[in-house]
Amino acid sequence: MSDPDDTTLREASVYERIYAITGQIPRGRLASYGQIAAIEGRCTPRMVGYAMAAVGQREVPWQRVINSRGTVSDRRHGGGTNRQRRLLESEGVVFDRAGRVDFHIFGWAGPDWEWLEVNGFYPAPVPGQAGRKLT
DNA sequence: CTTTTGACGCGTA
DNA sequence: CTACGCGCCAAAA
Repeated sequence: MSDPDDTTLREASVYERIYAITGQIPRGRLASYGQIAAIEGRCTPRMVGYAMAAVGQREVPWQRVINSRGTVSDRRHGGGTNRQRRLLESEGVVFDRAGRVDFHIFGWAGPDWEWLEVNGFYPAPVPGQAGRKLT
């Protein structure tokens, strides 16, 4: 039942939906795998990790997705984590001595209301900002 | 069709 | 704080 007038990403593949959401993260802000998954609505945080590992040459700001502990996740096959951290630091993200970032400062509040509505997604809570009042 | 391949999160000890 | 265990599953080959 695919409606040709449906311009949302409802019928898109899970990975494409994940990439679309990730593409909304602004420079210098961060989202967790779980946060993206919650917005996507039907996948698990782990799926988001799988999708990030498969971005390839797509123009997606994959570096802005980190784990819920606020650290850059390790790869199965060596390096890459260091490159991710450098990319983030070049966007202004600050890591503490333990290599962690503060979601209260750099956390992304999620796509704006209209984007979610137009693309057929649903709002989701933000790590470290649960109950944060919307302004 | 089957097999392989991975950048998570949370609870518990 | 660390170290497990365990559920999670779409894509590409």
